[in-house]
Amino acid sequence: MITRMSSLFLRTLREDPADAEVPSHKLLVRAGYVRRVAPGGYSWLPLGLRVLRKIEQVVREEMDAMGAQEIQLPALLPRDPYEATNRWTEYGPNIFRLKDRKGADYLLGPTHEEIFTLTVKGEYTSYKDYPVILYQIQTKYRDEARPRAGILRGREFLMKDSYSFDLDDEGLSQSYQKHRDAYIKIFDRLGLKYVIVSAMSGAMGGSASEEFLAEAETGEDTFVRSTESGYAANVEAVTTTSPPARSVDGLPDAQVHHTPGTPTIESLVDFLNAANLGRTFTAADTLKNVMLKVRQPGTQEWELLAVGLPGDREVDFKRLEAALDPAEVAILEEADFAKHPYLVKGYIGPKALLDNKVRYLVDPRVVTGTAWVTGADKADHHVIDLVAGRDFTPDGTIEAAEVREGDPSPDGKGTLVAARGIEIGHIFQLGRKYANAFELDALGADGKPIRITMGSYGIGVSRLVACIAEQSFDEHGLVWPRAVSPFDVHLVVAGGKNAAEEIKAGGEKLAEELSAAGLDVLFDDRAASPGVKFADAELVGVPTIVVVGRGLANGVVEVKDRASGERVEVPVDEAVARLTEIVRG
RNA sequence: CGGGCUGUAGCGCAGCUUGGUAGCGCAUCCGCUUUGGGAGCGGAGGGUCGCAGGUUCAAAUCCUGUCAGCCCGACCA
Repeated sequence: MITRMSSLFLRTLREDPADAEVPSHKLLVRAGYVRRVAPGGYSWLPLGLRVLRKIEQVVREEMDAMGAQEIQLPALLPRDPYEATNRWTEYGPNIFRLKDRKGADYLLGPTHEEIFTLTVKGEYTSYKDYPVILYQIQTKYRDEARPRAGILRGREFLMKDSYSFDLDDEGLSQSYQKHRDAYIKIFDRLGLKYVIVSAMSGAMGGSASEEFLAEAETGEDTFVRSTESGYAANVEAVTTTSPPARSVDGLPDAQVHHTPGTPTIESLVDFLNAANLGRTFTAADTLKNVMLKVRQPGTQEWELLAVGLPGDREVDFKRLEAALDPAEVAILEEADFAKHPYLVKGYIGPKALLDNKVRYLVDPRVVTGTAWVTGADKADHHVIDLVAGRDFTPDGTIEAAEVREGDPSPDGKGTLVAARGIEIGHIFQLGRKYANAFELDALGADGKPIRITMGSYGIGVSRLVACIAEQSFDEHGLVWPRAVSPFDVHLVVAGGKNAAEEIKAGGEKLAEELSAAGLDVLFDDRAASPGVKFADAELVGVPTIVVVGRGLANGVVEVKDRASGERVEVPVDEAVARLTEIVRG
């Protein structure tokens, strides 16, 4: 097929759009792939739509290959099913809601667990029907508080969502594994650099959940990976390695010291090191106790919680929240301190906490036999050599401390480094939440109903366009992997003045031949100057650029690899064979 | 929701302090020249200056209000 640039609906821009920050956004707009219509809403122009469709097709092929069946649900949905699962309320302002002429409530689907569940319930009744996996590739709507970065986070986006329905947990984990394998094939085919990280299972508890993150500096998600093993995890899901517990025998006794004016870790360490105690202290030798309050969902009561962690670590609020999920957490306010006089701000120690039955959780590094400098529950006093397991016994451990580069990897191999990523896929064992809500049962062989268990699995199809761009560009423009490029070759006619007609004719002929050989050709037959055409070709990012120009007089055309910049001259009569070989790999 | 910034031609911007005929670059159109790295010269079209109200003889410019957008954060996946 030949697409002529002289008539292609395309206008490239020489300058970056003012509202774009990230490379993919700038380039997709500049190269004429997408245009903004509303915040978080983009039109796909011919080039962009071709890339989107290619990605969609890769996803579809792998989903079909694993035995999933494609269906299509409406994006416009009635309120009732979402009321049944309480998500009409739980989703809050993130859902687009609207009313029909009769005043009935509707929503634009942000995800479709409810309707898929009802769809299966409507058709299947016997255990013989299961298992089944259904999917759709469909536009989703979420009223994001802040859409950003072009199509990376929009309010309307294309998503592949699939749902598995199984009779038992064993089946569910097989369906989950099938998806995991299919996702790996999909993202590999798309040429993405990505990691699979374990994600927090959240309120559902215990269910397996993993995220696929495309590596990108501009990503919104922070994850860590090991320098030596394949370990990778969301920061929220990283577990801290505990040192081995030690014997408390022979450790020096705890001693209370007068430490005036030392309410912060820094001032405390400075004071101790100036006090000639015969050793030096660092912030890591101190145990700081952060006061929080926790509220269980559905209750009004706040419960006190103290978290003890090494003084050189800050609390990572996201990790803290994830660790306490689904409970709500807040920092203790002045008024709360006032209510509990035994809490001496700046000098809180384990003793007062435990004596007053305050729940006390510590960082996993605080193991039996470790000695700490910590508050003595009296203004201007600290205790030195307070030994865990001897002088105090916490109620448990908690993952609340920040994760830092250089921390040991939880699998014991290597250390952790931080990286940024963009979520491109999420696989999740839902369990029976939705099946329970809609009473989705299969009639078993014994005549008794079997409650179905489900999984849900998403891929951000439109987001992938931006992710791939984000991983593959240079100073001149986009550089598409072959699997998603809008065209196989970009054929540029760069005529010299004396041979214009001959070169034009040569270009036309080559375009026809390439097309006849089954390649998709983007043919730059415009009257523009060569510089403009070369610059546009590089901006557009088709992986192979063919130039028909002055070399034609000697019977050669130039074939340029967009990614490496390498150019080779190829005899015209071998061009079709060579290019077919390059494109087909 | 909090903080910062911005609304002037299709795109990118100047003009606003100090009120007086709406500007520049890119893009577009016409002509001539040019033709392997975003060409040159000459000409042309295109703007309710976000919106509303106010001050003034006169408002893109000053005042009040309002709407919208972008970035950072919070939130979400």
